[in-house]
Amino acid sequence: MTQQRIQVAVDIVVFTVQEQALKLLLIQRGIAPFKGRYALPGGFVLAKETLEQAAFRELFEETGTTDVYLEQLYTFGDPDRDPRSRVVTVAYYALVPTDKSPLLAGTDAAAAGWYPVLALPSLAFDHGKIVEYAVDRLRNKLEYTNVGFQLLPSKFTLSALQDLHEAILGKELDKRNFRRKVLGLGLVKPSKEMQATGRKPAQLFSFRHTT
Amino acid sequence: MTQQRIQVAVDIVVFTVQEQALKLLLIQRGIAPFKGRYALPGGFVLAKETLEQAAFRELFEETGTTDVYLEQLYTFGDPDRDPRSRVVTVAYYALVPTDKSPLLAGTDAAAAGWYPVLALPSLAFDHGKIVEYAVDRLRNKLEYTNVGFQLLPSKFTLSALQDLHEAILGKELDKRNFRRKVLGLGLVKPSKEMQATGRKPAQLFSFRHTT
DNA sequence: CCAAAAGTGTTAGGAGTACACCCATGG
DNA sequence: CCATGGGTGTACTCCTAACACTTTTGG
Repeated sequence: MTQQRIQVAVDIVVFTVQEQALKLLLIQRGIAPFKGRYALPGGFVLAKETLEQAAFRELFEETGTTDVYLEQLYTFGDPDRDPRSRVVTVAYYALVPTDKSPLLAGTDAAAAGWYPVLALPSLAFDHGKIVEYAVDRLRNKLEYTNVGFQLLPSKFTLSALQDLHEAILGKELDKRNFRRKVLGLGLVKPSKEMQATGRKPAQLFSFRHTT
Repeated sequence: MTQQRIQVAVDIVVFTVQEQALKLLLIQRGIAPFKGRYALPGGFVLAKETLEQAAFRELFEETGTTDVYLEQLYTFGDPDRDPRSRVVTVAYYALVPTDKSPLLAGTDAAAAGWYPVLALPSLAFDHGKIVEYAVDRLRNKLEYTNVGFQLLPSKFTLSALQDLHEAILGKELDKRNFRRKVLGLGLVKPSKEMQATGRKPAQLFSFRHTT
């Protein structure tokens, strides 16, 4: 019994934060099927690359950045998820820091953009399901790890970090409890610098690299 | 740029518990590469089945059981993980209840068997890595869900449940705290029956289905 | 009667949550 | 001087973890 041809792709849910909202990268499709609909960036895996390398490559082609956190999410392989042929896609999610979320002046610039997770257009293929899965994972991960830092510039205020958590979790957090917890975990270290953004200047912190 | 042929397989880490030890199903390979080495059950995905169906099918072919918990684990796709050709494998793990872990009188019976996780032989391909990943996941899952029940017969004593947890986590648990927690979570309901196994008879419980 | 597993409460420490006011600055 | 966001402490609850003895049965 020989195996029918199955193609292997990667799709990436690229998150960033802009204007206190969690957003992700979508590309408007220029060709059928789903012409004109929005889809996740992605593409086929090449012969000599790992799955992760394929994801990084696609990500770089779309955004120009390489400094991102990337993690495998789940593999979607229903026989009819792509109407053209059988495609199994390994989904990844990526976190790109606010100050590096590019404006995409590259190749497909016109067709690509950041869309707030809370107001997404309807997506091509099963990409809606993939996004849902990714948002869930990100929320869970945030509860018990430090992934959040991957979305901020290297120096940030605690208020910015809190805004980020609130944007991702979709709920408000108590300022004092949040600060105590973050500082108590020791994942963050204070810098001498201040940021004069609001009224009263705020202290800047940086992520303490522990590995 | 066309994509080179990539094959898609599923591999399954099938867990069970026998004699208070966590074990998994391995099959001794009859052909090269890795002839004579042990490997996880698995095989190629067919044209018209989902990934999960493929995993269930393979599992049934090896064990004859269908009454199992099955969950996707991770997808492994390094270009050289199979020396013959490029194979991307979607790994699943399965939990089969103690009283249903079959003795494998089927086709490849001679070559298949249950091996304790704590004393595994060296495995073919990257299956060692897959197993490691599966054990980690199972341990994590156990901490905050009820997967444990999937490994026990429908009626069980609390001591059996505790032994199971200890076998998976690899550490001893306090009896009183364990019982309080399990009962407090309300995931388990007492039955009227008693089991006369040890010295003093023990009360039997069953998993409370909540979905 | 003895070995072996079943069963049962209390206490102390840590984590999470709720809650309100003063401070520094720019306009 | 006032509006805006920055910054701080305390009390209560709940979960976790540590810890030892009595009960029931089979042999």
